Amino acid sequence: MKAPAGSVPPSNESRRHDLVQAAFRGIAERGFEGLRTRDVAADAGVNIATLHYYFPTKEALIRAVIGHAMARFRSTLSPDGGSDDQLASHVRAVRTLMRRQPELGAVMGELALRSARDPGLARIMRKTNEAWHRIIRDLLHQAVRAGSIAPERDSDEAAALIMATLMSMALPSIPATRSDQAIRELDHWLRRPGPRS
Amino acid sequence: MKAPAGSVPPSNESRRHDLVQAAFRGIAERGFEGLRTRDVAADAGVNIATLHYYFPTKEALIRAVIGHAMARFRSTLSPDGGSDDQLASHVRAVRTLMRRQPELGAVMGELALRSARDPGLARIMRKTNEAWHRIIRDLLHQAVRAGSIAPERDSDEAAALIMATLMSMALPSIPATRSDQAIRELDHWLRRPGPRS
Amino acid sequence: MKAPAGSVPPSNESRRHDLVQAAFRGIAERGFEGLRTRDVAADAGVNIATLHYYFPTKEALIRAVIGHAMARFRSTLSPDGGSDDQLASHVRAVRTLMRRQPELGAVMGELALRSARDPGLARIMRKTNEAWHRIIRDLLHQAVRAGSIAPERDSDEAAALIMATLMSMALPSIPATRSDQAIRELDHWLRRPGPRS
Amino acid sequence: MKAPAGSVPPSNESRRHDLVQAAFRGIAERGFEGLRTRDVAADAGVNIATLHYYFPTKEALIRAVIGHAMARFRSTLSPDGGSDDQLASHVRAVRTLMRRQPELGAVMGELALRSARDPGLARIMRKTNEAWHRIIRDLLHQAVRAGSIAPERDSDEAAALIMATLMSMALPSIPATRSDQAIRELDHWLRRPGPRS
DNA sequence: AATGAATGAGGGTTCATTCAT
DNA sequence: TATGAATGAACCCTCATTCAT
Repeated sequence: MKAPAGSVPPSNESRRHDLVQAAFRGIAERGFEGLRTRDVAADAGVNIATLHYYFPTKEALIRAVIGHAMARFRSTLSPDGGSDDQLASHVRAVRTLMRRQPELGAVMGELALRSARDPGLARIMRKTNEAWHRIIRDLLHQAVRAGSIAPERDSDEAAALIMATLMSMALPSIPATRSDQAIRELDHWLRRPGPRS
Repeated sequence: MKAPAGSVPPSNESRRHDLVQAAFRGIAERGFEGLRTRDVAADAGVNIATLHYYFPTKEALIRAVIGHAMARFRSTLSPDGGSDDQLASHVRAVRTLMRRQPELGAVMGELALRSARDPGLARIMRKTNEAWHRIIRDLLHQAVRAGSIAPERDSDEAAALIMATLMSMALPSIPATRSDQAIRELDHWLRRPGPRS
Repeated sequence: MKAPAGSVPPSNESRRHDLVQAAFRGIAERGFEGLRTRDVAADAGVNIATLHYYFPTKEALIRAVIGHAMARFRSTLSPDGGSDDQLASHVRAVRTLMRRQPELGAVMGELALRSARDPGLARIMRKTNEAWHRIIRDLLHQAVRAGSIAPERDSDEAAALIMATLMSMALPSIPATRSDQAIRELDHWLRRPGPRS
Repeated sequence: MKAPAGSVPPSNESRRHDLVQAAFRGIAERGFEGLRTRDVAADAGVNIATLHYYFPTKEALIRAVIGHAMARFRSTLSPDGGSDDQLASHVRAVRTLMRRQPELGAVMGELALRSARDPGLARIMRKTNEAWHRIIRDLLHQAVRAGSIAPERDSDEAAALIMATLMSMALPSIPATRSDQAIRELDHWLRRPGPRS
């Protein structure tokens, strides 16, 4: 039951996770611009050389943070089943997530910006976004079938609007109050039985 | 006949502008993370010491870029008057601006993120956003009065939704196609005479 | 039944040798400049900590390599007796050794250079060189007695010339062809019965 | 009369030369193994950043040192004309050079070793060596024509022997006394009118 | 006898900034 | 106004070495 040797060096998964967590916080607080490996190591309570023992390069650490952030984010996307109106509950879940973990929002914003200059990251974000888009569209269809919202609109366009609104929460320049208002408006439109009913 | 900002000597205003422009491009292309004063100076065709002659510090240069970007951005916000449906035309104008000047979108995204760590910038963004919000809300009212959209909703909430959608265009992780879909959906909702009419 | 060097515990002699061998190869390929204990350990198939178990310090490992290299080198110097013209056969033997084990030549070059900054190594090299010098001088005398070369010259000077020529083969900047030419010339001079005979 | 701008940045040739000189000394004293840019900068009396102002990378500095060393070395090679026995005087000149500038010898040794791992340097050394070889061979021919040495031997082989002897002086493990003996022997052989006369 | 994990002390390089001209 | 030259402070990364197991 020995750990597999080779090109994936060390184990001690907890220390590894501490470092990723520290880097995550660093990015949330100071952005990629202000991310310093020494700070990360210090924040995780280890020597800078130890950081490089787990992550050969800063880039490798950042990749791990990206994986961590995306996982944390995706876990919210999956509709938790059950309710008759999963769409509304999904939107509320995202809002709650962003409210309760402002760091995650900040990091997602940083990742979004960085994806413009990082093809690998761009690919990841594209895939995640498309998956998210599909989920929302499916939830829309389901809500239409359940009769909780009006059937009239192109579901891709509606899904795009919902996603744009939700993602805008990753921009810290938009005050929480405004985000809530936007979501409330969205919610209202989605809820009503339909314009021409 | 513009007054020179701060205590900086009068100096050549055009050279100043070249530098701001170069820094603006730099931020658009490589983000704050990748902004190097030397690159800016080289891009403007001057020595690095010359840059510091005009802008004593990198921060000062960034302030100037912020001013430049905000001015460039605000000039789009002011409704160009006339038409019966200024709201729709405003939305379209913003989309067109972002499409035609992707640099401006990228920089606005960078500024939005940076505002989380830069109180001065946060204040500027807040003010601009509130002004923009008011403009949109007024356009909504006007559209209601003109009968082109339904009167039923809280105008602050509707304005917040519109702004969220528009601002989401500053996130490069959202493909242009999706942004267009979102805006089309928005447009559709805004255009129709009203849900229950 | 070799006694362990220094205060180091007895330990596995073969593992020890593997490490020395790996370090030897490392020096031959990348010089002292490029010698990394981690590479040595990896090359010997052991953990870096294991290397330090056998050799408390990098210096200690290097000492062992020096011993290894010198032993390997010296074993060629001892004239294999018999022949009437041992000097010529000795020269040929050295040339063959350098040709067949280019690593040994490279390491000897590295050691020669290092001896300028390493008094301990300098002493070793000096002793080896002097022993070698004596051997060659004796072979010269013997050849004179045997009548195979002319008696006329100062044997120390002739020995110095032979050694200089042989040692120059440790310099990789001299192409093998040139070394062969030099040795052929040497051989020729040594062989002939004497200038004025 | 402006200095040419572009990719060959700064001028101040004297500061540049100081740095090369300091690096040269560093290599002579501690070898490539012990060459530290910080030491070089300190030795030249400038900040480490200043060193990188003149040489973007350590490699670039080393290239410059190589150029410097080769130039200094080559200047000795060119026969100074005149005398009837230029060959002997050339050999003496090289010996004198090495004696008076032991640093140059040490650096040449370092370069010779390094050339095994540095193709660019290898090319330089090969060319220099071949040029030197040709010079010596020509001096041999000339000496034969002048009747000062015997005509009998293959001039390439004789030249190779002379060069090997001279280059062996770059190995610090050979004591000066031995080098002198070798050269004296060489000199003696070269001087005599010819073996069979 | 052996190793995974950790570290202190640098090592080369970069960057905003300054200064003399 | 403008610049070549210079610098202090960091930054990422490496390496020999150590320690607990």
